Order: sequence, then C-alpha cells, then structure tokens
Amino acid sequence: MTNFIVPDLKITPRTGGYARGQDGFEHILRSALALLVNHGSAALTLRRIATESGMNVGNLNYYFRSKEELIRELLNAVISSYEESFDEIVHEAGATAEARLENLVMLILEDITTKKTTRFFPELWAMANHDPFVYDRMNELYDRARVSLNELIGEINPALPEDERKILALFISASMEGMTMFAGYEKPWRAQMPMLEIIARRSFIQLVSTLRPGEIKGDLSIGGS
Amino acid sequence: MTNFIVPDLKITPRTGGYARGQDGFEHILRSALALLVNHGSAALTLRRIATESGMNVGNLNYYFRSKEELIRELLNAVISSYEESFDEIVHEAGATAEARLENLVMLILEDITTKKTTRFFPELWAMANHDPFVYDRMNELYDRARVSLNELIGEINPALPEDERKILALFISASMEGMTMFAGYEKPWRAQMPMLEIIARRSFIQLVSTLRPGEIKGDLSIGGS
DNA sequence: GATAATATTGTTCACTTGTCCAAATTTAGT
DNA sequence: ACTAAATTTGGACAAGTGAACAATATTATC
Repeated sequence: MTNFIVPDLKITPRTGGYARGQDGFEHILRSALALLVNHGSAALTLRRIATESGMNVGNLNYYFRSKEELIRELLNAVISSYEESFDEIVHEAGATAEARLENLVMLILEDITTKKTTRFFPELWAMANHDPFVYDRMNELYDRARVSLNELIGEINPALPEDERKILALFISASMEGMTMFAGYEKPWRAQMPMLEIIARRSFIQLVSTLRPGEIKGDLSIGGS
Repeated sequence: MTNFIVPDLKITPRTGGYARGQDGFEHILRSALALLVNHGSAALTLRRIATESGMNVGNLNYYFRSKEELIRELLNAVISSYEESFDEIVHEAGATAEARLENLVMLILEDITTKKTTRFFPELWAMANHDPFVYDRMNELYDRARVSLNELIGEINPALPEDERKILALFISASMEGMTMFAGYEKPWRAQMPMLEIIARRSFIQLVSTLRPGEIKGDLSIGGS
C-alpha cells in the first residue's frame, strides 16, 4: 500500500516469432526507455539504442519498420503500463471515499518522485505538443486516470452534476502533475513532497466535499469582490 | 487587467557593434523561438533557424559561438521576460490580499492558455531534466515567480511561519503549471479554463486562509482515519 | 539432423548535422 | 570618398543520421 510501483513497460506479445524475438523486442524498448529517461529525447537515435541493447543497428530495422514506429511502441508500452496500474489502484480497498481519495493522491504523488515518471512525462508533454499520435495517446491515458477520481468525487459529493465532477477531477489531476518539475526525482523540493502530500490531501478533500452545484459555472466567488 | 501579455523575449543589448547587429541578434532568437514553439526542439537546427531568419548558416556562428550558446541565450531571453513581467504584476494595485491573490491566479492561468507558454514550458521542463544550466535557470524563474505569492500568503495568514508559507506557495504555483498540458493552447480542456480558474481561486484562498501553523508538518489530517 | 522460419550481422546509401574559414559586403565615423 | 570595424556570404569539412540490403547465424519442428 505504501509502495506502489508502476512497471516500466506493458508489452503485448507479438504474434508468431520465436521466444528470442520477443526478448529482443522487449530489450530494445527497455534500452530506448533507459536512454530517454537518462539522456532525453535527443539521445534517442537508432545507433545509441542499438549500442545500449548490444545489438546491431540493422536489427532494429528488423523489429521496427522505422524509428517513428519504435518510439510509438515505446510510448505506448509505457502508457499502457500506467493504465493497467491505475485500474488496479481503483480496486484497492479503503474505508470511506475520503480515505480512498487520500490514498489515490498519495500513490500518484509518490509515483511522481520516481526517476522514470519525473523524466518520462515532461518528454511526453513536449512531444504531445507537436505529434498528434502522442497527443491522442496521452489524453487517453489521463482520461482513464481520472475515471477513479471521478467516481470518488461522486461518492463524496453526490449533489455535484457529472460535468462539474469531471472538471473537478481534472483540476485535481493537473495539480498533482504540476508537482513533477518541482518535487520530482532530484528536484529542489523533493524532500518536501511529504508536506506537499498533506497539503494536497487536505485541499482536495475540502474542495470536493464543499463545492456546491453550479458554483463553478457562474463567477459568484465566495470571498471575492 | 484582463489581458496581461508577457513579451516573447527580453534581450540585454550587446556591447559594441552596429544597430544591424543588434537587429540580427534579436531576429535570430525570435526565429528560434518560433521554431521551438511551432515545431518543437527537434526543429531547432542551425539550418532551420537560418532559413527561418533569412540568413546564412555561417552567420549564426558569427553571433553565437555554438548551437548550445544560441539555445542558452534563447532560453535566457524568454525566461528573463517572464521574470520582468512577474515583477510588474506584483505591483498591480488590488483591494484586499485575497483579491490580489485571485488576480495573480487569473493572470497566470490566462497566460498558460497562450500558445507560446503552452508550447515553451514543456520543452523547458524536459530540457531541465538533462541540462544543468536549464535546470538552474528554470528554478531561478520559479523562485522569483513565487515571491509575490509568498507575500500574499503572509498577508492573508500571518500566523503561518515562513517555511510553511514557501511550501504552500510552491503547491499553488505547481498546481497552476499542471494545467498547461490539459487546458493550455489547443488542449482538450481549453474551453473549461474559466471554470478551472474559479476552482483554483476558491481552493487556493480557502487553503491559504485556513491552514494552521504546524499542520503541514505532522500527519494529523483533518478528515482522515 | 534436415529444413524452413526467424533473427542477426555487416555494410552501403543518400542526407543532415554543427563547425569552421576566407572572401565579399555593409556600416558608421572621418 | 576613405577607412576600419562589423556583418554576411557561400562553401567546405568530418561526423552522425535513418534506411536499406544481401549474407550469415540461430531457432523450433519434423
């Protein structure tokens, strides 16, 4: 419960081929991810991937028609792993809905401090700005990540209509993602993440449980002028 | 007040040289920024920058010793512009501290919907993961961006000690940055940004005004088990 | 252990990358 | 107009890029 680790890759077995081929396929993607995480997208050249995986350059072209296809498979494998993990997290038991929401927040924020997550997602966000495939796949991931958040909000605050719940879930999810650049792996506020977790839990619970239907729509703020 | 636009670049005039040289210098950085924003960091090649600015490749090497120096100057110019703008925002008049905090939140979230901001910052975050210079410069920027936030928190909740104020400011700032990938320029939730702004204002004000000293440190949560 | 499918190697190709430099052009002050 | 400094040009260079291919080695199955 305290430690929930998302596997690096979720690879759908290829049809046909030998066992060695499956190994090679996974090995290549694993090496590519290591390069991306340790040296950034600029290091993602076929030759560096080949060297990293102890293979010949030509062999990469056997597994992947093009470099673009390799990268797509890589992103897809990483993203699929997150999607699977999120589905598991949802079904984790918990007492009240509030407690389960707090657990979810903790799990996500702890994952953010992971080297892989801290390094991978900014690359993903940057790529999504210029690659429609990455854009779509990324939004698929976050859509699914918000499903459980959405349900918990519904349990805690049933009066809130569905569309407002969705926006609230987005706000909470986006808030947490924003911590990546500041309290992620080797980031200056990494040591303060436990306190950020407390703030996040407190703030999100308060927000979810006290937001009234329609409050989001009009600009009738509470304390505002 | 409604529209606060951060200039693209803040360039410190070079010493010596003709006026034409200064123009060329700025023109190159402007073209490089356009490429980065419109096509991503992969498009930042000297030849594309040269073409974009109607110059010869060799001329870029006259202005910048190396490609790395060009990119550093570019990032520095963009970041400096933000720093200058933040200093101006701080001194914007406002009634209560709450109202000024709400204004600040609105300004930042509106800037996030800008094409330049939505596209530039994810690139910056990704670069900061592997380039120490970018890492330092980025943290300088955010440190300064949080100064005004910090002061407002102190006004609203004077009982809160300085170190807890800092973490609270970080939480708020990071939360807003996280909206970039979801409600930024051409992002799926762009149209819902006004509602996200309402949620953010309400949530942040509530958080800042009700957080008690020491609450962050211990794990004595409010509604928790 | 022969055989066909699968995997790997080594090499070649055309192209792009950043850097460098000598020559030509433009600029500003005399 | 003359001049020296500043700017710009165009082309060269070695190194690296993704892609392609025939030749070789490995695997699983009979």
